[in-house]
Order: sequence, then structure tokens, then C-alpha cells
Amino acid sequence: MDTREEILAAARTTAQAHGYGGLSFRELAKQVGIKSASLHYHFPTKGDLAGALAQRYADDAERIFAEVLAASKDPAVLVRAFTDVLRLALVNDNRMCLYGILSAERAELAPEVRIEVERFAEVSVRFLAKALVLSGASEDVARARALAMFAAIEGAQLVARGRGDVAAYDAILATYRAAGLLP
Amino acid sequence: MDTREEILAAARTTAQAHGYGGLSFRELAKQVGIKSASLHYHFPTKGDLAGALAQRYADDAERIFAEVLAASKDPAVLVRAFTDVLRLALVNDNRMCLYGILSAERAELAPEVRIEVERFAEVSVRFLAKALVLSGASEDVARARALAMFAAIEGAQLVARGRGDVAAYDAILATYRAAGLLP
DNA sequence: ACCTGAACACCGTTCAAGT
DNA sequence: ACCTGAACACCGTTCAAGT
Repeated sequence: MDTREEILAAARTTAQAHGYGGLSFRELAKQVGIKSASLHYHFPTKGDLAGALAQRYADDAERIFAEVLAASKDPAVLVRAFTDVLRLALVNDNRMCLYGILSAERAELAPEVRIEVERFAEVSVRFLAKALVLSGASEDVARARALAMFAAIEGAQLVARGRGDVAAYDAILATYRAAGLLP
Repeated sequence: MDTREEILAAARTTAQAHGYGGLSFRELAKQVGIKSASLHYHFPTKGDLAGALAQRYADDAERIFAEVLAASKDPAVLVRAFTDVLRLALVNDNRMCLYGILSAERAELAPEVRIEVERFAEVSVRFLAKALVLSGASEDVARARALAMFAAIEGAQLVARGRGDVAAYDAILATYRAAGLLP
């Protein structure tokens, strides 16, 4: 793994726990074994680093969703795959989806970072909409419903993280399913 | 308004836009017209300031919910009053509910701040549960359902803020209602 | 191509000193 | 009781200098 990749990996872990504000060039440099001034050679500003991070995150999501779609056409399985990804972050030291934590810090983000954050939402909503279409929904109903599902799932993660309690995440999702919001 | 109240007011506005990390003693002091060292006289640490802020926020919510409950027993009206409070933050310069933004920054918060943040959730869920009981739900069903409603509404705000678009908040809530999650 | 030390203006915090 | 300037260790960023 080259230095740039090492920086991105360390930054991602930190960002999902402490957010954009919690990213420290000096701290990351220490982890990677270089000086903080050298980090600016790879990422000139903190905005550049966060932008690369968010871009990678959206790219990864796009790839994973494509793989899941290739493996199953069962709407419930597809949605479960999505909720499992966010669940994993909680289990992993009460971390958050990068989208959620960066959305909360939106005011601090450079425009190019915001664009990538929004792209993760777009990619996710498109994936969830595909699952709904597979269950027989029309394209535009699926789109609106998928956006609501995305918001509800992100909210469940936020609330569960606020309590430091994965069980709350599971309980909230179960209620969504019982109410008919999730398949 | 005394100095302490002026500090709290300025801090609340800033925190709902930029979060805990966005609070700057030097910036707040400038707004209030004192030196940053003086700010530490009123709030020894940033944790003390955030704690007072979160406590005030939960207290305010408790009072508002009591007033709303005294004015109406219509579940739809009560839930609407809750969603309107979060809507107001978005309209007000794309700000967030203090609960949502501080939950995202949970890892940065002192324990006494976390307790107050969790209290806001508790107060909110209790209020929403009362609305559900008024519509005929049993106590424990209402409790689980209220938690899911709270998470979904916070998520709607997070996603709408991520887009800088209040209309998304309204659209998502409309879908929640259509799905039967909200009354 | 990649790294570094030193400097800059920021930050929260402390403290001795003022009124 | 309330405020202040100065100092401390932090922060992102810049830059001239090294290999």
C-alpha cells in the first residue's frame, strides 16, 4: 500500500468516528509515519483529503451495490444488505456512515466535498429504488419511497449512535418494517 | 440579558450551524464583547458550555411539549408540532436540531454533555409516545413506535440538510405519512 | 518525486494580575 | 464578581530547503 492509500485508510477510520473536524493532519501523519508537512504533498488541504475520502466512499458504495444487485433480486435481501452496511459501522466502535457524519458537518465542508457526499446519497437512493421496482413499484413512487427509506435508516443510525447502542438500531428498523416503510 | 445568557444564545446559534467543533471561544467572546479568557470565567471548559447548551435545549423542549400537550389532544396535531420544530431549524439558514448535530459528534463530547443530549431524545420520544397513546396505542407499542418516528424525523432533517433543501424534508415526511409511520 | 523544519495565525486552557 | 494579557500546547497551511 503506498503512502497515499495509507493516509486515506487512516483518515477514513478517524472520520467515521470523529468526523471532518476530528481529522488532524498531525495525528494522521503520526499514524502513517511521516511529518504533517509531508501530508500536504499528497493532499494540499484538508478539503482535498475529505474530498478524496468522500469520493472513495461513494465509489465503494456504487461497486458494492452493483455486486449485491448481481447476486439477488429479492427486494428484502437487497434492503437488508443496505441496512447491514450501516449496522457494521455501529458495531465497529460505534462509528457512523461517512455520509451521515459529514452531512451533519456540512457547513464546514468545501463545495467539492459536499458534491461527493451528495453523490453517496444519490447512489444509495438509486439502489433502494431499484429494490422497490423489483417488488413492483412504479419508477417515481420507488424514487420517493427510496429517499424516505434512506433518511429513516440514516436516522436510525444517528439515534443508535447517540445511545451507543446497536440494539436500538435493530429495534428501530424492526418498527420500520412493521409499519411497512421497509420491505 | 446578562453575559452568561448572551454567551449561551450566541453559542446555540453557532452550534446548530457548525456543531460542537465549530464553537470557538475566541469567536463567541468577540460576539459578546469580552475577551476569550473571560469566557472561561462563565464556562470553565468547552464541555461546560456544551453541557449548559444541551441542558437548556432539553429543558426548552420539555416546556414546549408540555404547552403543546395542554393545547391539543389530536395526535396528528401533536406530531406536526414536533416536525415543525425541526423544520424551523432548516428554514433558519439550514441549521440542525442540536440533538442531531451533537449525536454525530458524540465521540467529541464529555459524558455530562452526552447525558443531556440523550435527555432530549428521551423527552422527545416520551412526547411522541403520548401522542400515540392518545390515538389508542398501548403504552409499550407507543414507546417503540415513538422511537422509530423520532429516528425517522431526525434522519429526514439530516438528509434535507445534506442537500440544503427544506423541500426534501417535507417530501420525506409526506412519504412517512403515506407509509403509515407518522399519523 | 517525496520529505522536512520553521514559521504563521488559529485553537482551548491556565494563571497571575487587575478592577 | 468579573475581566484581562500573556503564555502554553495544539491546529491547518505555506515555503524554502533538502534528498
